[in-house]
Amino acid sequence: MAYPQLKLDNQLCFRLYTAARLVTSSYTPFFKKLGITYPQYLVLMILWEQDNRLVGDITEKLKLETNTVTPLLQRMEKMGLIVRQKSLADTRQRIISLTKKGKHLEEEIKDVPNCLARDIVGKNMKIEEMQTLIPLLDNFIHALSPDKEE
Amino acid sequence: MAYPQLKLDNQLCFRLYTAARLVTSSYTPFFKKLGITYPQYLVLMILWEQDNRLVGDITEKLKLETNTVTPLLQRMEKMGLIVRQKSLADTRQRIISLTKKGKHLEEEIKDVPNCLARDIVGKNMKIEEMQTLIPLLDNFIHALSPDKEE
DNA sequence: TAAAAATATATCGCAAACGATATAAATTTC
DNA sequence: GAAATTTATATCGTTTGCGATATATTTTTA
Repeated sequence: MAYPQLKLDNQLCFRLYTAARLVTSSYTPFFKKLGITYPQYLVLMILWEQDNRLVGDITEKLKLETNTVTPLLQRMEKMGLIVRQKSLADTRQRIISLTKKGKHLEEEIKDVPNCLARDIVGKNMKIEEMQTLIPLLDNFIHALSPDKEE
Repeated sequence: MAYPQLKLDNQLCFRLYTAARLVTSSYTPFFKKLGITYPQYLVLMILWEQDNRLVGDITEKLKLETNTVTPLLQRMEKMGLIVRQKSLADTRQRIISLTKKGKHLEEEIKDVPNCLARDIVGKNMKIEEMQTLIPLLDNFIHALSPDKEE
């Protein structure tokens, strides 16, 4: 124990890593019935909010690169959740649109977030604690985001 | 926007997912020189704290399953960071031990966590905010951890 | 307007995560 | 003490995440 900063228990990073894995996997039982994954759900949420987006819109919202998002979208197209059409104005672009199937999932999923939140509140975690977490994480994310507009 | 709970911006989960990715990737430039990855670093930290551990100790500390940890350890063995010896007392078990190379990395990495923390504090994030995050995340993780001892 | 630079997206390869299942050895039960 | 159960770890297949690089267009520049 020469270096306390090298202990898991002293590290914020390990907690984030673990919390993210656990909360994501708490969604899994709900998604399993619907045949989707957590990142696919993220894409769906973006499109439910506004349909017919460019790949670049989605990468920006998710703070992911195209090398992650393109294959994700390709799988989602193969599953029949979205279509990826070339833009006529600029053929480099792809317009991502929900299919009927993709739209329909919104209704099936809409209660899941609140359901999970209630579940967590039923254990150790208070609602106020969750609400405290949000702005702290936003600051943290902002501090770590690559500088774009300064 | 019929369902506000289905917006990325209203979700704690997406923030955790993003924060975890960003903080992990902020380690990458340091690890790259040393040829390791973030999960490998986690294993090394566990072993620096106490060497000669069982696979099960490591899965428990990391809250990961053997199907993630075993291949991780196999890669680390191939890289010469650890050795995986069968236990004589119980041949089902594997004892994971640091090699000289694995031990040596501790010195090379010891300043990285504080260096990154300083970096983050240099931006939007205050030290007190980071210290507030820790117990909140611990509660959250505890609430989401599969019940073992109740 | 042809060449150079920038932009949007895609491909490749590898390391993680994880569900499902397998194997092998130890422990318990009958 | 043989069979059943449990325990410890491993293997397989799929999706993600990401660095590096490629491709195809569009825009800028000379």
